[in-house]
Amino acid sequence: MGGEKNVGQARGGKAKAKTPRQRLSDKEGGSGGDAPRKSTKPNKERTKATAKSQRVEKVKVQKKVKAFKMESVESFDDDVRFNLAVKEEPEDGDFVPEKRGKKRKRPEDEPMEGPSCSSATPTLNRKLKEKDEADPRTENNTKEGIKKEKKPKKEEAEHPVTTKKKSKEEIEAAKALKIKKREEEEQQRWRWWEEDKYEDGVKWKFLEHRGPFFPPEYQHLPDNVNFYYNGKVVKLGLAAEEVALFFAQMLDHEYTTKDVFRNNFFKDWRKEMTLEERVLISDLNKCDFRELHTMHKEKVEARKAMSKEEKLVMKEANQKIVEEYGFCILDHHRERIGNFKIEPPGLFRGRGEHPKQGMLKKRIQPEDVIINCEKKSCIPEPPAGHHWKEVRHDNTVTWLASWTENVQGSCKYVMLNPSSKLKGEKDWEKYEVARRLKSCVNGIRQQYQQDIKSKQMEIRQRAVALYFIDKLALRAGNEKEEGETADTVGCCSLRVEHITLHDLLEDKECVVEFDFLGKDCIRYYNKVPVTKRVFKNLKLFMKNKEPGDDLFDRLNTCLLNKHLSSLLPGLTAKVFRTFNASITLQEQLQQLSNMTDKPAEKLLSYNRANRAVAVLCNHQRVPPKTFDQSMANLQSKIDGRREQLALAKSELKLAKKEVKAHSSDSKLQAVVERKKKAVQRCEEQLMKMEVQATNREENKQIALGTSKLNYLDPRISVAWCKNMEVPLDKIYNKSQRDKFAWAVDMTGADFLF
DNA sequence: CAGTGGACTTAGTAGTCTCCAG
DNA sequence: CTGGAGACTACTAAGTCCACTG
Repeated sequence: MGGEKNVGQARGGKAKAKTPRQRLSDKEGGSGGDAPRKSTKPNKERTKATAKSQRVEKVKVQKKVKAFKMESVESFDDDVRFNLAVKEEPEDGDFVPEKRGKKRKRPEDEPMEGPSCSSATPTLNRKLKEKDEADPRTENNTKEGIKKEKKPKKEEAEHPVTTKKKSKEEIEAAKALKIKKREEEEQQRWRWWEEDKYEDGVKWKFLEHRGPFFPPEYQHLPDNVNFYYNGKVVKLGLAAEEVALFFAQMLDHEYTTKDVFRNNFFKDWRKEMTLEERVLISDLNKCDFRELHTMHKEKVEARKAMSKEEKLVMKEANQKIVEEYGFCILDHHRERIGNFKIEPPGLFRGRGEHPKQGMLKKRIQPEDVIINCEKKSCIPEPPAGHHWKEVRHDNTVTWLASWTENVQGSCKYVMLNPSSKLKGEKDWEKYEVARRLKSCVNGIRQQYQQDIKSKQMEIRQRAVALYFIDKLALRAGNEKEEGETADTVGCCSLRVEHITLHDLLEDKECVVEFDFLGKDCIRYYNKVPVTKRVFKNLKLFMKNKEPGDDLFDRLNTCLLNKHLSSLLPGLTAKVFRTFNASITLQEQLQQLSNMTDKPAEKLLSYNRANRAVAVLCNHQRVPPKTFDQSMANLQSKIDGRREQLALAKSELKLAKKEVKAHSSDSKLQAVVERKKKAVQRCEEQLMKMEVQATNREENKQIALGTSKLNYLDPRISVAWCKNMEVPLDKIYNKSQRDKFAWAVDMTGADFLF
């Protein structure tokens, strides 16, 4: 069923159906992305066929290139005197400034506790217990912020007699408690950044955990809920029924109308059926899931309508699971696990035109799961009647459990929370590499400018690609297996059809128009003026190629990264994104913010700087469903204020007239003052709302979170907060502060990226 | 030495929670 | 007190990069 179709869908399909997201970005751009891909070859064979033919063609091209070079190399010569001694530049030395200061002795050097499973409680539980006793607020270790703040309110509710004054006191007390808690938490925090690093490759010396948490087993539908085939009730077996419910739950979603999705689903669903079911059910269009769908909707409604008490019970039950499964012991410290729950079964929802959308994501059994932990730790127990696929003791990796997912055949891992040492250390390292790049980026830039003139095609292509990666913060662009994923590209995998060259566009010379789908099928659309040399080279790279051919046919990420790491150890394509993002933030903050600004203005500047980075990195989002509505609401509010303002103004005028008439009346004078103030207030409020409106409009399609979390060196933000006397929690919420604890702790006002 | 897959980072969405204006 | 809007979290897909393999 339809399998063949899907293959075609992979690339060709892109032009047809558009995701809401694509549609969203269409309006800003030209029509370039919509042009159907005119590949001359059937898609499936394309990669390999073209790869080969390209190689043959390369020889041809090379010859042409040579000819081209002969005539054009001179015209490329440039003013810049290139400094080729990039590699020798020794500045990396300065860039390990905050070397771990005091070098505490790490507790791991002490003898490790032996296995204790057999005796009484497992070590993990015991340790957690100890912690609990020592720490009166553990109960909210996970939902800290929320619970903490909620608590005082709850208490308030319990004593409704309290007067206004008393509640004020209580609020004060709650505040004090909060501060105390925060301090305590701070004290308890593992300051791993003050410790020595382990030898190469070793990630931990002790690791103990409870294993992953499995979702509940499927329960049969109630008798009164029926599935119909061809108008007749059909009682499905457990397996087929479960999968049917997955589909029924999604009936409201656009997904279920797409052919690819439906075909994939139906094919996989039939595999779950018994023989009779399979014989009977041969056409998805004859299936009626409406009763299942209704039941599901009712369940969702019921959950929403639950009383406060019921919700609390649910919450506590969840909390218990988190307490039990959500933490591990890593080198004597209790660390939070990021994703301790096994992904429940369901229908695969890829992004964009994914050829595998709708396929069944199977239920993971303990028999599929590999456990990783310390040999001497208490090995997690598999659920009753089950066993693990394997128990491993590999301390060169950071995962606690892993399994292979059936749709794409890739590995899934249980790993630690971003606030953990393992993640934090890696993050810190990432920014240090980016800072090292800062110190030699000029040399590298000069070199690739030089390389653009190289006689070797691969070097030229590499140079132009690097130019894009550096200037536009494009992703590296690994090759992908065709038909396995949606058709998206990055820098190295750009195809001829993704760029359009304009000798002159909107008064600018040498403009390259990019239009392609990047990671997550987010459209990248940009018109960029480039140097003459880059422009000429692009023309050359595109010569004699089909729209579907690779732009950089001699280049891949592997080659590029090999070259980069020869310039600076640890340098890869993605470092440029990190570096450019962070340096942009720092520069923007410097430009936009002033010490004399009001707090709100400072925050606005920060958000603007953040936004500049998000735009650079092309971090988009779908505007909230309610966006237009809420915008309209705000607008009507603004209009209302305007009217109010006009009214206030005319009243002021009137009052002034009165004063003129009876000049000495002090009462009237006071009225004028009052009216004046009213006008002022009105004006201020109006302005505030207008700022809010522009701010919201500017943020409509831009997601700030991704860059904040992954690209901006937190030390820049911490230093800025210190300089500007802005409280850190205006910038970072609780989990962000936890993630960046290392930066918060080590950064002074004088930090420079 | 290309191809593959493992390990880890980066990504947007959906759902839930909180807060504040009316 | 309510509902709307925004903040925050959980989830999991989709990238990058590297080391291993045959």
